[in-house]
Amino acid sequence: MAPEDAPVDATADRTLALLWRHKLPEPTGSRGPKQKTTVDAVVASGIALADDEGLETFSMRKVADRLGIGVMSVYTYVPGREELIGLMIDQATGEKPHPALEGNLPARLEIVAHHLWDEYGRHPWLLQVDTSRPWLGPNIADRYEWELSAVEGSGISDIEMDQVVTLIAGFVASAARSARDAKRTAERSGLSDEAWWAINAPLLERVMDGADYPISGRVGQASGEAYNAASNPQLAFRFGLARVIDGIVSFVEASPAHDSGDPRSA
Amino acid sequence: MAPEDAPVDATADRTLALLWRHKLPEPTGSRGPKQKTTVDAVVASGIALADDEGLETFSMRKVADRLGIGVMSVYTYVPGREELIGLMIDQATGEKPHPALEGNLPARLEIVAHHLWDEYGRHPWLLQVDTSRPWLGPNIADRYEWELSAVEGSGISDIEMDQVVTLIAGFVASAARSARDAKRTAERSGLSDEAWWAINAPLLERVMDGADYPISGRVGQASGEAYNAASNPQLAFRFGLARVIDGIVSFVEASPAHDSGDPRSA
DNA sequence: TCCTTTTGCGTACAGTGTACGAAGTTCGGG
DNA sequence: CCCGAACTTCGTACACTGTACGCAAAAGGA
Repeated sequence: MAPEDAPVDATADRTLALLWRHKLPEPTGSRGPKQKTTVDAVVASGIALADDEGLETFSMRKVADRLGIGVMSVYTYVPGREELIGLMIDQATGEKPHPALEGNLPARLEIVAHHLWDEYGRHPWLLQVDTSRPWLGPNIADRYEWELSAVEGSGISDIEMDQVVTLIAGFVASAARSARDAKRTAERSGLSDEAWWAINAPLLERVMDGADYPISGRVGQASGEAYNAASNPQLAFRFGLARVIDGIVSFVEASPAHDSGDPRSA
Repeated sequence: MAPEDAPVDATADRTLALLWRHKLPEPTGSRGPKQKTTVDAVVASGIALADDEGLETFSMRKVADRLGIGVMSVYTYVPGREELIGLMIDQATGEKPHPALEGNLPARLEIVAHHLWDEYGRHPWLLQVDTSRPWLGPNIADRYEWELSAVEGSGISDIEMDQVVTLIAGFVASAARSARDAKRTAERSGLSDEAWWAINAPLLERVMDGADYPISGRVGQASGEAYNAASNPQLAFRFGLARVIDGIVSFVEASPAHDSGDPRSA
């Protein structure tokens, strides 16, 4: 009954409109001076910055500098930092088209996982966002639909489909995080894992004195010899993915509605 | 040959010494005034703060305030913010003793996973740290040894043991992240998922106009009806864990050195 | 007692996100 | 044609961050 009754969260509405901006009629109430740039350019600039530096040093001022505009001008395109990152996520998600999902269930899940893995490789900052839940933009929506289509018709329930997709996506994020961390540790310190260990070994050996860590000691040594590093993220990804897909496939096959082999239902 | 030849990274050495402080002889070159508090108190204060507020608003000044000391005094106990968080991680990791690992392999992996899950529940900020690799402290080392002991003797190689443990830990972190995000979304906006959807539905429906998302639409509706929310993190955890453990167990059973059932080797 | 070491901490600086308001630009309506 | 309304741009300002620096006070060893 109030004159304006449901602006529950104005910036949420505005952000949603920005996310879907390409499918929405332009507001075109343009009265003032022409805008120097566009929302797309701001988002692209943000992505470029995050690609270069990561999110910990990501700042609105740097985004503005890259565009050659003042800091506060950015706020005429985008409500704030958090929302900009939300737009960047959706944009990055839509960067590469989703590959066709062919073959049986494990093959399809492999395709999904590798697509996500590659995406994290291109945009490692996606792993740094600490957001409650990403904004529901068009590319996020397409992504979810695509992921679900990989398990569609396999005979499991809708809820189980969601859980399978969540499991795969979570696994890939986790593996990609390890990969990024390993890379960054090496780059930041300028030291290989081996060199780092050699330097800190005196103190650590004094303190861990041998007998207390029989298994870790053995396993750590094996890893070191096999990889010349503490871990091999690429292999860990492949290993983990194989196990996860295995677990999913045997669940699907044990499912009551499972119709003998073909991943597509009638 | 230089007077001081290997202070490759002085604060790294200092941090390592701080991590292992309880197993190291005290430096005791104490000449100045008595310290007002202790490293343990600083770390505990940091953990309390992070438990209360999370890491995004975590600040050295707040830690100092909780201790009733000046900001810069914190720096006489701890080299800096990042290192303090490293100490907090190790401390939190050692908070609860590791439960005994009994039963067969899947049972043991369940125990490990639930222990980690509970820990993330007590200290959600552990999921927010964006560190290259956690500092190798005593409790982190114990944790790794304990995790490995869950798969020790199952007949797989040392490297595979490491990969299995990495897989489990990564999965739990990923599931816990979903749980934390869901909780925070609900708390922050004060809206249930249902209410949020109801409010934003007009715009979203206008833009997603029905036919484009056949599977997501169906699945989303099923989730909504089953959970009254977009997802159920607890169930997703259980479902995913079952699949992951399944995949691991079948791998172990297919392993050439697998000796019929008993998870412990001679 | 005096000197050296160490703690505590006030101040300062470079950085952050963003609220506010002034100035300039464009268009619609009269 | 012209003027006011609407809009963009962006300088300034504020509250906040981590932490470098230096000074004062405290304590132990000589």
